[in-house]
Amino acid sequence: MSETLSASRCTADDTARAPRAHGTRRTLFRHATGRANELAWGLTESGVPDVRLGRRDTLLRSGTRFEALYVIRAGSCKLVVTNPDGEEHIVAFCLPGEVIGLEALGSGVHATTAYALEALTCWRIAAERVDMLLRHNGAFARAVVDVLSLDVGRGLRALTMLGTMTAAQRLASFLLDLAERYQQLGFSGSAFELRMTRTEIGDHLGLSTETVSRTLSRLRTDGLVSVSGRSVRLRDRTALGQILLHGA
Amino acid sequence: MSETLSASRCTADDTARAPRAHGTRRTLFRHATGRANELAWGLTESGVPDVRLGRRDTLLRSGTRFEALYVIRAGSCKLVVTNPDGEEHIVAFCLPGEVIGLEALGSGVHATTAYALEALTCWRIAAERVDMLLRHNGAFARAVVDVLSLDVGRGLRALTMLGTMTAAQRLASFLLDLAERYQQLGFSGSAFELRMTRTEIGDHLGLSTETVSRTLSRLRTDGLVSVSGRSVRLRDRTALGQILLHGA
DNA sequence: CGTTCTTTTGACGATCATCAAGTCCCGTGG
DNA sequence: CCACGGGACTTGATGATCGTCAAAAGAACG
Repeated sequence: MSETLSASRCTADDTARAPRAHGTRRTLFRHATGRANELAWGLTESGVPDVRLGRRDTLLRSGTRFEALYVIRAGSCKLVVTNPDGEEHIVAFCLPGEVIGLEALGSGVHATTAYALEALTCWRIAAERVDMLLRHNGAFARAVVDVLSLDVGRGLRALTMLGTMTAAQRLASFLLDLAERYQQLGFSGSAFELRMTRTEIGDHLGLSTETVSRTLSRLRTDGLVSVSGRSVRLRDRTALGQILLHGA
Repeated sequence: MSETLSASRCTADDTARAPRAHGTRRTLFRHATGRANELAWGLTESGVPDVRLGRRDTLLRSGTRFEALYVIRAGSCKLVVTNPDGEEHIVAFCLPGEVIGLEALGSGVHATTAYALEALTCWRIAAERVDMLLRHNGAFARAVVDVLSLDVGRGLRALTMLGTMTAAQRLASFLLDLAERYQQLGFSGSAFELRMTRTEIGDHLGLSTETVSRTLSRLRTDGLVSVSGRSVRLRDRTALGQILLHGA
């Protein structure tokens, strides 16, 4: 695998590598996703990959009954919560290997809508199968509990910082998180394509489109990153980490 | 149960009533807690209530190995995440009936430190017992998964709003959430004692102490609440809901 | 090749953090 | 019982950050 990463190459690669569980990290927003490795279980027996979607297609819709879990094989998607006013907020971007739909296990109803950001391939684990495995397979149940528990922990860290972080901190957090996730997938952690627009990043981080753009420009003139459209190269990850910890 | 609620009465009452599961709510910060009713299971057999703490005592410490889950019988506590700089952020306030420590199931290490805000009594479910129940008791596993899943869903809604809410919205959210939780416990939802300082509220909501104070004053002069020290009375919950949805 | 979406940059104003000063509340010890 | 001290709370003034409005350049797509 080459060190540089073009959008097409990443998208074309359809194997979700089993990522290792990771320790405490200081970045945001891995929410409601979770990793597939512990769940490989439910998949090995289920056989064929299932769902194929195109850009802007809907994988599942908030408010609908829980019918299946999905594990991303290739592509990426965004998880959106719509509030009563109709405003949309992006609560997570999901990459290959991540599990979608776990948040619906408790209520039986999906809390988020998942839109494909590009061509998307997913495994599907039907609800009945999830139920059955949870009841009769202690190891599977434990795996699900672990994934959920890790998600809650990540959410705690996210909440910790969201109220108080500056725009630069949020972007540093966002970029470092993406870098680490790509790296765990076997791609370069220092150069990658963003799959989402500036507006979507802003929706995710609680910033306006303009602030996202301005802050990225500032990081670029400061020499911390190279940005050209959706292509990003992290030039000084240590400095980004410093921004994350100690502010702009 | 009288409609008014003094601090002493609430504290003295040592029965965690089984609260019903609730539907979608628009308020923040029920994170990493979860409700006891589904877990009554692990308790009925375990017998005696266990831990008793005083104000400022530590129930469990972030970074330590997971040794037990705790369910609050009486009193309240705060969950704190400490970042590498030593800054503390309060990620949740927990009331009777809520479960503490679930976020450590996955990693085996606690992500938060729990400090008692007042006299605190908890049930304790030892880790081995949790393990055993998860493995051999499908209903228990399912209950844990449900509680965690609901927590993740709440976390998603919290993340949705945290980045974009104004000070007034955050406080409205905070007060309405507390009101609903007290009501579910059988206390008044319109008049209650705050158990935490203004500074702690600010730490929780991502606001400065001064802004918390100023915003409460503004809500008071607008006739939405009565505030006198730690005593709060919500005079117009509908208007508070409007602030939460549509801003100041 | 034009239309539309995305991105960038500038100017201005609102919100909120910070600094500062003063008041209230509560526990402690005289 | 009262005086003292320290923390909690309130209120004001000022400045920084970031959202909004606006305009224009660039990229994608039919």
